[in-house]
Amino acid sequence: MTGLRERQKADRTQRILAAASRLFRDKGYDAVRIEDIAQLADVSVGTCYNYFWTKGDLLLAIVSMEVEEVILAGKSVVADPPVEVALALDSLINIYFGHSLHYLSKEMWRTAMALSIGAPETPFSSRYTELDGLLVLQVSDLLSELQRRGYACLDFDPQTMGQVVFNNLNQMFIEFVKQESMSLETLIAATSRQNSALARLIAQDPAENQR
Amino acid sequence: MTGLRERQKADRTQRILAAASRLFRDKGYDAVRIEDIAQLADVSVGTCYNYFWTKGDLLLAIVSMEVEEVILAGKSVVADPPVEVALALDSLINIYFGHSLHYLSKEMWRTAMALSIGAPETPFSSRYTELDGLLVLQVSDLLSELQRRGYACLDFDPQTMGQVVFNNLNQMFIEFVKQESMSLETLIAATSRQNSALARLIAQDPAENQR
DNA sequence: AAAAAAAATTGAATCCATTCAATTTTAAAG
DNA sequence: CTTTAAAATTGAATGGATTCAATTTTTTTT
Repeated sequence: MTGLRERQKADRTQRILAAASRLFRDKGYDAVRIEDIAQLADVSVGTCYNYFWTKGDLLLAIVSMEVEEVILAGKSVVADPPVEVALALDSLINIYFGHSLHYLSKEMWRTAMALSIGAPETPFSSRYTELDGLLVLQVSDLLSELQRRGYACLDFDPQTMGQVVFNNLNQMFIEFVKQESMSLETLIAATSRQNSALARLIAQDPAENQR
Repeated sequence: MTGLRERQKADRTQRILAAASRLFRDKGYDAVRIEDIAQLADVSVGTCYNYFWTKGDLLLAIVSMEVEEVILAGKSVVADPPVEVALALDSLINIYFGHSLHYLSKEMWRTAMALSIGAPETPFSSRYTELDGLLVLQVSDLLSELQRRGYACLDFDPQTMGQVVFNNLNQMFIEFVKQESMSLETLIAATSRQNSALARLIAQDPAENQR
């Protein structure tokens, strides 16, 4: 069934991804040369380019896998959110930001986000953008769910507000990775404050819940 | 007073900026080589690097000038804002986005924003980030002014909400420059819708104005 | 299983941003 | 107006991402 060629292709992709992942994290994206990745993955430089359009796209492939996991983790919050709007958003924050530096360095995030803007047409840049879209949907779903349960007022369109909330989270995260000295705690605290401000405006007046 | 050296320095800076500006816009940032800029500016490659850290920083210098103008233009809106919160935010949108493509191409914006994230420590990257900070302040000032005049409720902190609004605008602008096919009208319409949603939540109930 | 076709691999060559040691220009000192 | 010191300019050299024509491997055909 799965021919030799197909198997080798999968193998090589994995080896290249693993090598790049390790090296980017250990030595830093800029300091790693394609030649280093090729050597560690036991392929030639040319082969790396057969599998990934550019060095940057290779990074984006790695980062995208991380974002996929985050989206998966976020589903549990949407499925069963805290009652308070502010708490619900905080839960999402914690999932989105909480593990951001486990496998990726700030430099990797910076570079990946920069590439997704500066070179948006590569395969994994598109993928990254697509994942951002899914994150917007997830936030929207959460807001929608909060409305459905009567925890949030019905005065707003969850899609629109979901995008606003996500755009804010994303921009805050960008500022976080831009400043090497900024701690995760500071990021989470600042974002939580902003979400609380929004939450106050869209939270359901408890009295309204009586009807 | 102004020594020869000082005058030449200013001259050369201007020539380099003018040459780069023209070439980036005409041929596209990526297609322009430092050698081309040096030739048109009538200096050597090395001199370009004496004035600007990198090709990217040269671009950021150009883009920063544009942002400075936008901030200046924004002051008039803050000084005398429309009565409706939504309209006030729309005015700001129009100023911020309206002329964005007059002197700069989408590619230039994309590259500049990418650089400000990916290489945040260069002189003009810092400058660009600083200008973003001023834009946040400007939006905050507008909200504050709207509160002062009783057009907006007092239930929110203008600083916090100003940052949220700006972060959203910025992220929307990023999406705009990422998609070569997206029109300015589409961007403005989408952003206006989001601002309206926020405006509805923070607008002063007219009845409250009676006291 | 040999031959032909298709797909992948390879590493040397190319292209450009960036660097740097040598040279030239300007300012300061005598 | 020399001499000396400081600042700037210069373009050839460096380094690394990317490309590409030649070669090798795998698959398909006969």
